Amino acid sequence: MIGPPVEVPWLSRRAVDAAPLLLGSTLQVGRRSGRIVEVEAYEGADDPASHAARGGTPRNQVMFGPPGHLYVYRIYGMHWCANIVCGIDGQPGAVLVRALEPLEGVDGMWADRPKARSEVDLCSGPGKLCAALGVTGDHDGVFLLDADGPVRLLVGRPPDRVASGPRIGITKAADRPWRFAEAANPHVSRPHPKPPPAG
DNA sequence: GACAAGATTGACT
DNA sequence: GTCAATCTTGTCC
Repeated sequence: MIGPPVEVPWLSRRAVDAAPLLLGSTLQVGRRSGRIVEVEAYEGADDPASHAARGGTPRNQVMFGPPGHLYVYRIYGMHWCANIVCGIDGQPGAVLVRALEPLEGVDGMWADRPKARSEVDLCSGPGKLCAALGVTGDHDGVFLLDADGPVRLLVGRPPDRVASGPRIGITKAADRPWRFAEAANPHVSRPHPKPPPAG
């Protein structure tokens, strides 16, 4: 799917550079929304852990398209994972949204995640937040900056303090510190990565 | 056509 | 902490 000719300069950069800038923005689906507090960067041929490492396939084609689109895939045959496509056009890249701080539509989130133990647990994981917001494969490829779109990204100010650390759940290139989270925010999916140096 | 692996979660010990 | 659930995708023959 090719999106409308809207420029998204803050996403037109390497995934590892765009990822921390997405912290603090809001992901909105219908009446449900959450503030992005944890992300991971996935790049192209130079990132063995990325779906785009071995070139384009029917599944990952959105990663090779223009920035600002949503890449949704199914993991372990059960859960959905949502990514925000970034990178310079032609160079694949995406930022996995790993955790949200619920803002609006919390009742609806509980309806779709009745087994959550607490409000913090509603969106504290990539599969959890997709279930809570209602994101599915039907949303793969949608443009996030379309005011009338089914899934929207509302750009916000990134936090002052961002913690970084290794990505979760991968076996390749597991040493790269490409996971980013808002420091001290309790809505993250796992224990906080290393905070930045004081100062 | 067959097979192994996977950017996870939830239940159980 | 350990482990099963569940099935699509990509690779190889």
